[in-house]
Amino acid sequence: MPAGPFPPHAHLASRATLHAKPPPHATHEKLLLAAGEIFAQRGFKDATVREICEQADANVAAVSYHFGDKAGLYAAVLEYAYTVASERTPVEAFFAHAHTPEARLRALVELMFTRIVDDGRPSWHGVLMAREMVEPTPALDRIVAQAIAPMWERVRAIVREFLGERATEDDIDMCGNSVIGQILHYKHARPVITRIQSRSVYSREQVNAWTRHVAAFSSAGLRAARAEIDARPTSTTKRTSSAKRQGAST
Amino acid sequence: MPAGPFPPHAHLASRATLHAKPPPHATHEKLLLAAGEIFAQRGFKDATVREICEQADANVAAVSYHFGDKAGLYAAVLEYAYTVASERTPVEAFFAHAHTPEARLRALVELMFTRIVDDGRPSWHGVLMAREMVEPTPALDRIVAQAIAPMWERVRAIVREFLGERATEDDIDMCGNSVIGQILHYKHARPVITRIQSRSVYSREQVNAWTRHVAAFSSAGLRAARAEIDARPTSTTKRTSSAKRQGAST
DNA sequence: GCTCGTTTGAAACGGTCGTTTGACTCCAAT
DNA sequence: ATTGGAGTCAAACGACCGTTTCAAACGAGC
Repeated sequence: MPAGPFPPHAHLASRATLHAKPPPHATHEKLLLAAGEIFAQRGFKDATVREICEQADANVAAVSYHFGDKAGLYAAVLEYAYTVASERTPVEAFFAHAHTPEARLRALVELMFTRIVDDGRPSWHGVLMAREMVEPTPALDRIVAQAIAPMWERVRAIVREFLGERATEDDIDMCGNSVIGQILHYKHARPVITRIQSRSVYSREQVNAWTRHVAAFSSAGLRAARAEIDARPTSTTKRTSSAKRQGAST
Repeated sequence: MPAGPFPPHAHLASRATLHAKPPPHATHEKLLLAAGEIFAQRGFKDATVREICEQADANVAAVSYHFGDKAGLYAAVLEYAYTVASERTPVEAFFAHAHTPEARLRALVELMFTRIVDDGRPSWHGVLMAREMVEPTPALDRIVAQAIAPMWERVRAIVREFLGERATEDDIDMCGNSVIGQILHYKHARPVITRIQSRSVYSREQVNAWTRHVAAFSSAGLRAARAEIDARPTSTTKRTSSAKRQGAST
């Protein structure tokens, strides 16, 4: 246990019970910022509290005092990054003027690209989430419930618009995976992409080009998927296996 | 330095000079197999030589003796995994009966899915490569040159068939990214997919369904990309190539 | 000025990591 | 029988990790 009988990180247990005392102390916030940057760079396991505290001009004991332990600091960073990302990249702004399915798809692609390949500044929320996908920590369940699941429902809603009423849950999932898989690829495979595709520099203009491409590519894929779904024989009960005549257009 | 004056791992420097003496000793091979499995599970940094040696029924000093150090063992595992994967999943077999662009695309998707979500047995080559994409080690340059770049050229060749002569290098790269991004997503985002899409169990049948979907989705996306490319205004120099007025419906 | 809860600081603790040590076994060649 | 290199083993080394300790510094209320 830390020094004080009621250390600040005990607020994790009793959040809103105490009369509005979120600790806005300097060290607390400096640790949050430094930890966010280094966790995003190295991941939870490879990041060391010594490097975080060095960058925050704080003592190593400060992590234990303010956040309990390294995992508590990580959870606080995720919480902080989520609120910051929600404020800086509000979802409504991206979908405000999107009145057609194509426009909503385009807005979704742009939103995800913005959140994920946006470097610098306290915007490592997308980076931390992308890391959690690949090497999950015990905090993944909370992240999924808080951030990923709502976004995924939004993806599914847009995909459903394209696929129509006869689409199965598997159809929607696979098409949603195709859309966001294209986007996340630029994040996950970045070390390889920069080595193989020398023209890609992850600049603002390049990301805009990727956005246009992914939106157009996905739109065509979704329309083709709907055509195939509508061509399926209407069965009395639900059939998962596609044992039907594949009269492909080619 | 290890015990012997000419330890086995010196073969890294002088490969083919000595008259055909690859050490086929039991410990050497057991270490390779155990290390491949554990490196694929935990990644290079999180894998410990103690766990590897325990699984291989070998002493911790065996790593230093046979491979120099942990990085040398990792490099040997990559080399071994590459040859095993090339033998077990020969590229030619997948493209043998693919005589149309659609068939070649389908074969490519099937090949990559097979190599990447294929669990168990000494087939962790795709798993190790997927890991290197996300958290690269100093071995990434060699992997790119040896395995990824050739596969990427194959992807580009297939994409080029779809896009036609007027496609730019950026067109080909973006479309190639869209195809393999869909596939790799099922590998990279597996922890999230299994939590959100409860129907996905990564079974053989499920992977087959993903293969069919990604091939169809990509085929439609590529055809749409070609239509958009062909509808682009031709440059001032040359306009002979029959700019067919494809209905560029956006 | 004193008190007491809050926050910081240098140092150390216990643990795990990759790697090394040096004695040991085995076995083919002398 | 002896030699000497190849390979194995338990044990230890040094480095780094997260975390803890405890004294010192701080700052508002009396």
